[in-house]
Formats: sequence, C-alpha cells, structure tokens
Amino acid sequence: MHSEAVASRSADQRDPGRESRNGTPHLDAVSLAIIEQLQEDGRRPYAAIGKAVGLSEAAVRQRVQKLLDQGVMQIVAVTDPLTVGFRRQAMVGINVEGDVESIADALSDMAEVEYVVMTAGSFDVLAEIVCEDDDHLLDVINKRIRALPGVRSTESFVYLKLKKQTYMWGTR
Amino acid sequence: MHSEAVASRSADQRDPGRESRNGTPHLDAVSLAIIEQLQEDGRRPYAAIGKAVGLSEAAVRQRVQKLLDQGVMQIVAVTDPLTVGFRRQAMVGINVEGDVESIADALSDMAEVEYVVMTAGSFDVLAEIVCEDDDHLLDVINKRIRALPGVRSTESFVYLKLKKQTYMWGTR
DNA sequence: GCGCATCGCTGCGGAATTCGTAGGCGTGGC
DNA sequence: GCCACGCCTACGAATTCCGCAGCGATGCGC
Repeated sequence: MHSEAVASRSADQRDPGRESRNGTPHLDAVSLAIIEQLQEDGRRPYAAIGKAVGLSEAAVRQRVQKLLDQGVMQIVAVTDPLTVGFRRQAMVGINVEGDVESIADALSDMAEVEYVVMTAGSFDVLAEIVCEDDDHLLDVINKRIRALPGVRSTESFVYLKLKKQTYMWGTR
Repeated sequence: MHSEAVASRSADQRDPGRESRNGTPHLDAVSLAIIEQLQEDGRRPYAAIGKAVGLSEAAVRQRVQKLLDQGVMQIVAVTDPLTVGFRRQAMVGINVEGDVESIADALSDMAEVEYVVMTAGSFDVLAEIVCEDDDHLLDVINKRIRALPGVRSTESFVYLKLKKQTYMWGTR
C-alpha cells in the first residue's frame, strides 16, 4: 500500500536499529522521519506519522517504542522553568583536572542539573542548573559543584530571559 | 467525584490561566501537576493525568490545549543531535554592545540556533547551535553570528558528548 | 440586589486511536 | 537447505480522543 513512499527497501531500512561501533544505535531515514514528525508534535497519532513516512500504524508504533526504549528519543513536555515557578536558572562552565567524564557523571547525578555536556574550548563541561531561588543556586554551585574533587574552577551565567527553545533540527 | 483530591477550590484554581503583569500566564498547582505528568511521559492519556491530578479527562484536555496554545509548554520528541546525524554542535557565548535583546532575536531567527538565552555574567547571550559538519558550523559562527551588528565578540564551545538532558524539574 | 456574560468543569456518545497479536517475508548463520 | 530473527502488515478489541451541551461560580454593570 505504501510501496511508493519507501523506495524498494535498502539495507538500511531492513535493519533500522542495529548498533554502530560507538554504542549508539544506527538510525535510518525512516526513523529520522518519524522523529521529525514527533519534533513537530509529540502527540501526533501513529497513523498520521505512518502516512507521512510510508509505514503502517503498527510499524510506526513499534519503532517509536524502540526508540524510546533505546533512549534515542524521549517524548516530553518542555517549558521555560522561569515561567513555571523556578526563580533562578544558570549555565555553569567548569574546568576540570583529571577525569572529565567522572565529573560529568557526578553532575548528572544532581537533580538540579538538567543538562550536562562535555565540551572543547575554555570549559571542559557545561552544566545547566534549575533552582528555586538564589540560596538554592548558591548552594548547588558553591557547596556541591565546587566541592567535587577535580573541579578546578567554575564560571556562572545566570539566566535572565529565555528567548528560544526548539527541537526542530529535523524540519529544515 | 474527585472532590477529595482538589481541596475546595481556591482562587488560584478557579482562574488557572489569567495573565500576570509580565505577560506570562499564571499557573496554579493543578496545571503544574499536569505539566509534571507530561514531563514524565508526553503521551500519557488525559484520563490517567486526570486521575493523578484530580480532574476529569475533558478538563485535563482543555488545560493542556490551553497551555500549548499559550506557549507555556510544548510536547515534543527530544534527542541528542549528535546521535542523529548532526556531526557538530556548539554553545556560543556572545558579547554585545547596544541592544542585547535585538541580537537575541536575530539569533532566534536562525534555523541552526536551537536555544537562545540572555544571561548575566561574562557573556550577554548564550546560543546553542546544531550543524551538519565543521564547514556548516564555521559558516554560522563566522559569517552569520559575528556579522550581526552589535556583536562584539564570541567564544565557542564545541560539544564532545552529551551526558544528560532531562526536563524533570517537576519530579523532585 | 439582580441579570447577564464569562469561565472552567463534568458527563456524555461517537469517532478515532492505541494496543496486542498472528502471520508473512527477507536475511544471515550454520 | 533450513531455522532463527527482525521488521513489517493486517485486524479485532479496548481505550482514548473529541466535540458539545449543561451546570455552577464569578465578576461586572446597573
């Protein structure tokens, strides 16, 4: 029925979930198209997605479940924390001596830390923090982050206003 | 039926969507609870959410629709772009002379820029960029961002590895 | 005080979606 | 060759979504 939408199956499309060498699952064009659909609307019905990508409703459902199970994708509500009662939010740049990844892991274990990324440049790690108020923010940065062994220095950027927040890389 | 879950309506709960002076809608406890549910699972059925927050299915549906329409919340699929074909991602710190907000708006108009926030600290604006490859990244930073009138300087932090990405501030 | 417009919630019933599962088909290992 | 595996489709049953009418409470004007 959808044969014209999926050009006679390539090897990619036959095994859309196999692992590549770095441990992250390989994604074929159809899975990317599904993600793209869900980036526009996380609640879009499977049948509508199927029509867009050339797959049956059930196949889309199975792929979505797999992508969720693998941790490749999550379907969630996102907001601007500053409009939802959290008074202070900040990005913290961190310099590390020794093992960067273990510091990043330690940061990831903190509930107030929503986002952790290892970087190249004048910071080794960037961490985004969401707090109730100034005291809370101060506590997290000074008492918890700076206390981690291996943290050499930190620099904070307190959020004043969120201007853009999208997940639409698929749609361009 | 759910009378025991919502303690005899407070003023807050009677007018959950009214505007506060800064233009962002005021959110009552029930709407926060709904958002919290959807932060755990963006596809959770309205009936299940209703049971959790003490509202009927239809009421939850109306509130969710309103939150989406107001732009308070979006329900979307989120991924790590680096695992989905985008080879280069970076955070760019920007210093501005003159009107910071107009620069932030200009950045927000760029498709490659997924995240823009005005900050206090040694940068005026932070912008996250998602690119296909090095050439693309270089082009965006050097030709487009640095070309904006008012941009005094930029500093880039190329992403090496995303370690954490959550939206669960509600669940703590 | 009273009517009236507004707003949010509930409770339906019908339409649409989701879910579980059985069966088919191509691929790769043995 | 043959089996195991992965992915797909098909389809009925259960669940969910959706639109709407009605109701109670609030706020406003008079």
